Amino acid sequence: MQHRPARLTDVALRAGVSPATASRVLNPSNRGVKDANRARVLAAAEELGYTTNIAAQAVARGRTTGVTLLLRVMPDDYANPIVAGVVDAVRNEGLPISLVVAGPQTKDIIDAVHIARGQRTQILMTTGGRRTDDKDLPALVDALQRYEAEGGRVVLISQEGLPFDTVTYANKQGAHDLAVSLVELGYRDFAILAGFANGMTQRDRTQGFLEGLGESGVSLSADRIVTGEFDRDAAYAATGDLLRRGIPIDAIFAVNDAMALGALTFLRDAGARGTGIGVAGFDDIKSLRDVTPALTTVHLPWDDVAAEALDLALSERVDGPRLRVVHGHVVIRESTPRRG
Amino acid sequence: MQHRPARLTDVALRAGVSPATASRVLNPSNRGVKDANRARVLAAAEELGYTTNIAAQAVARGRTTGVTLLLRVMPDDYANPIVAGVVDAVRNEGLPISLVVAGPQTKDIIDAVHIARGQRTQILMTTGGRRTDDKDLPALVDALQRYEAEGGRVVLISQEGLPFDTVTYANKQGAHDLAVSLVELGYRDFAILAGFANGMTQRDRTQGFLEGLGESGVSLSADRIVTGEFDRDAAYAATGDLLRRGIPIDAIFAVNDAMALGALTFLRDAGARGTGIGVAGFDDIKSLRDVTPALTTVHLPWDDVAAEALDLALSERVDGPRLRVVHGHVVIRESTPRRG
DNA sequence: CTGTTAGCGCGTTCAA
DNA sequence: TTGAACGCGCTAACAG
Repeated sequence: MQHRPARLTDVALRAGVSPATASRVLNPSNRGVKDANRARVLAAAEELGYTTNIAAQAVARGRTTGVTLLLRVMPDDYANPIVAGVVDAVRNEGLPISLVVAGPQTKDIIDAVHIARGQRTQILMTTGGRRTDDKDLPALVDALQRYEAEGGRVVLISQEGLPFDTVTYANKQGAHDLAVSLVELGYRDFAILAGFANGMTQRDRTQGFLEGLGESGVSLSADRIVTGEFDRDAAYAATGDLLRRGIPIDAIFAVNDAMALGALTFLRDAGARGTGIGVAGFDDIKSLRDVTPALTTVHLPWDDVAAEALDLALSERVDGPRLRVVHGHVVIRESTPRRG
Repeated sequence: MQHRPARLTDVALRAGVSPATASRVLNPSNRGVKDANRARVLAAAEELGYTTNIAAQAVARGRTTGVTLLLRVMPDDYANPIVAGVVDAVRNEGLPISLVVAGPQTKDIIDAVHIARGQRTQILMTTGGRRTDDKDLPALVDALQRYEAEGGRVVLISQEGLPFDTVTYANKQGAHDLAVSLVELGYRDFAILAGFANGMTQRDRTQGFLEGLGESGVSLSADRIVTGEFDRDAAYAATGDLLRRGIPIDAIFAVNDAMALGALTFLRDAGARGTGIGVAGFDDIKSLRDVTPALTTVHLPWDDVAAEALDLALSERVDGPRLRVVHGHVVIRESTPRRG
């Protein structure tokens, strides 16, 4: 039952040409073969069910085409739609893409980079937030630099400040604009679910929100900023703690939609909606469609992010690393009705 | 700046041994090297930042380790958590896994299978429903059989009836049990959002539900079964059409949660919840947590599905293809309160 | 336009 | 326990 795969040699033999010629027709890059021969090779390949051995091709060429998208964890329901956007964009370009779920630790990512090195893959994109206290960061940078030194291209998505081409979103500005909008709507007593303190994205969004508040003449005391490694469920609990403290609050800003959903659900469960506490998030993830009340948030144009990333990967890099910033915009929905 | 990757030869040279010896120590499979030499090779590899060229290894060995998970589309918010389950299970086993998003058409899948063949990958898992009217199915089966004939292992998830190892869920039984439960709760006038008519999963769930109804002494006329290629949004619209027809309905069964969410949202938007129409789905996807009222559904143990799939892939196959069926169970929630 | 030749980097006999 | 030699399947350089 075990059947040896057909090799290029087999095809050539059957077509009555040399392996080189067979290679030329099977390889779109190499033109210049008589139509008759071309046809015979194609026919032979078809009959034999030939598939080019990509591994061997990679060895001979020294490099494979295609992009590897490196993820820390499998994107769940609340993850940014960024992954889907990148996959579509790359596929539309006709390039093969494969996702690698490395693991939560930076060490896991580093391992995956080395594997990608070993595969002699062409483009490596990676996404996911960075933490300011990451001790393994230098090692990661080293691995990525090796990857590039050996001929690969690296594109980082969402993590600014590393010496590689990267595309980020304007976290600060988006949160700033959101704050201004909320104040305009009449909110004054804010609380912030700020996520874990060492996350760069979380930090920028918190900071931007505070700046927006400041410009609007609204202040916010430190005890209204709640930090912690929050996912949706933890945000649910944190909202409860917050209210129990008895501080007057008329609006909660969560630094991402997942956490905002947790807050929203808590308020609903607690029957506290009558108190009129507004909730706003950040990202505009798809799951928001099924939620009541509809969540006010900052919409991020994920497809643009993906397009920029791909453009960076495919265009020649002249000088140093390039940075592309994608801007979002505030979307006011029912979760923050006009107040007063 | 362009730097040639370190080769095995480089490591051997630096360690003062032959490439063969170096290969032996870097290859856990080959034992029997003096400790001193082993240490020198390891040190040299470290110093040179050596990464084994996986492509070359694949050529030499004739096959790579690792599993490829083939998907039609990028799993979105409503997709089965099956992908995440498989990824985790495989990673826990220490095997590299990569996801390939092939495209919606069966032809796309076939292409991807051939690419996997070309990569000489070891295990190929694929998921996603099958349609009864798929003209390209024979070609797909052919491609998969080739893959296996050449030494790979194929595991199908969710699509029963093809000559490969497969794991499915008990769609019929789950829907059957759900119907029985709903009748017990007092519902009598059902409608079914049956999805597209040629989907095998959809068909089984519809049929199982009808059988359960029958056993409970409840009948359902054909005009209450709505078919169509429904996603969440289309289900939303279809629910509207259904109600506009004026048929008395006290419960809607949608063959998956995504569609059930659409129905639920329509009822809520239409203010029709007062009419007491119950809604039930199938799958128990995560997004349900944020929905009000909580959705009654059939819970599927996704982790078990993944575990079974991996077990099939890693265990020796003795005779023909094996089939493993995973059972779900009904979960009654607020969307179907006791009636009468 | 085509065939010959020579590698690509690694695993694996087979002797030593 | 080790090394020399060969082969994996394919591409690329060079003649013709």
